[in-house]
Amino acid sequence: MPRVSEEHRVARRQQIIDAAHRCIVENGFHQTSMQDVINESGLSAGAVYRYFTGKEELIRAVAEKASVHFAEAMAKVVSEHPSLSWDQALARLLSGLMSDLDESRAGTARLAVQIWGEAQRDPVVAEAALGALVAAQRRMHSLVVQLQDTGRIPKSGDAGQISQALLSFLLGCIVQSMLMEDVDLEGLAHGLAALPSPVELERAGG
Amino acid sequence: MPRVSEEHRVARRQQIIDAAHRCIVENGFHQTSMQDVINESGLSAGAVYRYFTGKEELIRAVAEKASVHFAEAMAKVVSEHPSLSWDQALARLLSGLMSDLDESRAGTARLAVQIWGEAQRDPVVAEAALGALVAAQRRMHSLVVQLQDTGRIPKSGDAGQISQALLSFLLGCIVQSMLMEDVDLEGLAHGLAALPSPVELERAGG
Amino acid sequence: MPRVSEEHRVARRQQIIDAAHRCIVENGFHQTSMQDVINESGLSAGAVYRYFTGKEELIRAVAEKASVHFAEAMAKVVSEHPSLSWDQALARLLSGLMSDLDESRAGTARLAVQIWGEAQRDPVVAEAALGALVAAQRRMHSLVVQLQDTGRIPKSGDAGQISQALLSFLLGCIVQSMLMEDVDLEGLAHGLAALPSPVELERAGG
Amino acid sequence: MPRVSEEHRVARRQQIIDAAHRCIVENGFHQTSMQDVINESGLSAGAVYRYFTGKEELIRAVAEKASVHFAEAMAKVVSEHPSLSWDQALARLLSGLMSDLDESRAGTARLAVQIWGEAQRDPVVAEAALGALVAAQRRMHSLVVQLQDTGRIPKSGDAGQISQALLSFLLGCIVQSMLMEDVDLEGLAHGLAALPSPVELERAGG
DNA sequence: CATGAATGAGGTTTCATTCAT
DNA sequence: GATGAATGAAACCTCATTCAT
Repeated sequence: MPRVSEEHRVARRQQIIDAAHRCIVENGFHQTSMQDVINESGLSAGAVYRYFTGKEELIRAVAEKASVHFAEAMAKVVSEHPSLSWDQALARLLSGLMSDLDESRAGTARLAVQIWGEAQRDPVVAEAALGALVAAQRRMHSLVVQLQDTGRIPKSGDAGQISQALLSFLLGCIVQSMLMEDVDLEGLAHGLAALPSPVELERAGG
Repeated sequence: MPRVSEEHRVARRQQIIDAAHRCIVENGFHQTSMQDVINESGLSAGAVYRYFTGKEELIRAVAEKASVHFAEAMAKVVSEHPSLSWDQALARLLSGLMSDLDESRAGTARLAVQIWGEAQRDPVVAEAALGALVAAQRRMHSLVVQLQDTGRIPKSGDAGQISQALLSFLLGCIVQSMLMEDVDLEGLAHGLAALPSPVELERAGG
Repeated sequence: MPRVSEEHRVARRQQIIDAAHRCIVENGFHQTSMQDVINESGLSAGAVYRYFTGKEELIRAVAEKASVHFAEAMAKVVSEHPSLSWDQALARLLSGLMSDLDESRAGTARLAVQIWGEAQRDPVVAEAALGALVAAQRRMHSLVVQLQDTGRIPKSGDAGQISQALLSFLLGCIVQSMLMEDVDLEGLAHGLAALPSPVELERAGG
Repeated sequence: MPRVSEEHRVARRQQIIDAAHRCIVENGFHQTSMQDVINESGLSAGAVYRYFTGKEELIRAVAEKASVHFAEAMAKVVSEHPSLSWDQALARLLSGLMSDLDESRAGTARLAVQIWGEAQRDPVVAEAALGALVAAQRRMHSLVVQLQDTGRIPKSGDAGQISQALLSFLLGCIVQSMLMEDVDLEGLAHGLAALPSPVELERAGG
């Protein structure tokens, strides 16, 4: 199959990344052997090594793809619903992250945790993961500012800190949804919204 | 009467678990070889296999130890400061989790992420991780109820949902502190406290 | 009438052999991959396999080419200077072998050693190498006879044995020049000429 | 089999080196797979890799052992027969090198050529090979001086050049004996001794 | 009981060769 | 004819585990 289009090459790469993605969601980075990926992809060992120099590069490609996907999903969720109220926005963020991101919310969460684990060892994966987080935070920063500007939430809070706290909460939801079956995402959103705010605390004399 | 005393046995087990802990924090579960643990522990291969049937059992022991540690640290943090205000309690939870748990906050976060990754594959590890989360949530539930009872936060919110949201936030902080250098934990706490509450939102007409 | 002419075929073959030659001088037979040869030749894999059935045939072609080259260089050296004295002839043989054979003496010596190594395994390569040696010895035999006939060296020695000894000496020079930087070829020639001869030994009472 | 003596470790190493030696003589360095060595040694893969970090180290060990062996054999040959005449010494050197060195002269020559080939790529092997040559030359230098001092050969020749020429001759004999069946070593020695010397050449008017 | 040398299945990767385009 | 992507056997090496001493 010579004289192959750039298109074909990209498709093949994606085919391998997808196969690796499936394996890794199922078994984790280091429990997935190259043979697993080779079998899952339907290609031969040689073919896989034509597109990736080794397992490390393949892991990085999967991590980067997932990170980009995460950031894009976050952007989409945040931008597509400009007029939501605060708790609607929260709920949308959560359900969007968990289900829009991937057909199966489990897959997303599982892969995310794998990537974080790998980030401890591979700086390239760490950078990809961090990039996704930073992009996500920026989006949420915009959202918070927008909500503040339109009076839907008070302007007293620091948008940077709020958006980072929000990010932590979302990441934590990912972890929880991975460890527990049937996490009540809506309940989580309500729980977050029900947290006391400074204004209230002052009023309560806290 | 057992030979070298039960005490000795437990001490040896702990010695091995500690060695494994250090290796895993450094390199992750699957990049840590049994030889690494053997070297780090200062024992022989045979000795390690006398106390653990294999790598799986050792991983489980490390995960369980860490989970218990996590739950205990959480209990301590929550119970030791019964009269704190809401934002003091938040800040205390965060700093307590991150530094009391372990000499190095990095180590704690890294091991946690490793355990979550392993939980995807090993039900025993999953149960340990889940147990720690459930225990932590219970503690926070108590805290929330206590704060509500003493009027330090409003009683309108569902304590279960609030405590779970709080847990998500804390888990997310662990993830963030692992991926970013010098996460501003206090800023995160402020950010969370600055989130709008339902009362405010109603007032704002959201 | 053949398609692109026999001439073209031969030129292509030579192009590939030359590429392989360069690779092998650089990296040896078995450290040179077909891909190396393919890249060095500027052709495609398919093209190389159109001209050679496989690596073995290519190796044989390189070995045969080099062997023929060696024999021709020897012939040229021996025949071009019919009236040299013994030590002039010796020096001419050495320098001719080492520099006329190839632009770089290192390349010649390196390839020769590779061929000898391969001759242990491949009878075709062995035959090529042996053929070159036999041809070289025949040339030297003629030289020795010629020198004896013209009285430039004594007729007492057996021309066959002398020429074979001479060949051994030359082969050894190749090996030495490969292992040592800056071998003093002239010194070697002097050394050989300074070896005692039977006549002297008798005279010395040996 | 724990608590093993140093002796045992050295023996095991030697066992592996010997197995590798046999494989390499038979098939060359790069046609010998680690599996071949493993099978030939009667050990397991893990055992071999306990004693050698990889194929390269094993190749080096074989090359070094052979080089030391070569130098020792040369020393022995030269020193054991202090009162030989020139042509007796020559014949003794040749037959000693070829048969004393190894039970099979073929093996010695074949391995030598392999080492020279490998020396082109591995500096450690090159150093071992060069070391053996330098040691050999020193021995022959002593021999030449001794022969000159006792009047068995003329003092006119430069001992350094003579010994180096002698070395070249011997190396060439190794090559020839590898490429040709039944090389007449005695004939070669006669041939060398029959080469014209300067004295004769002058007399002949060359 | 402790030791650590030995095992060998299985992991990652390479590379000579083929064949659809 | 030419191309170069694809193949897959086989190479090198690791590592969890065992067991003779």
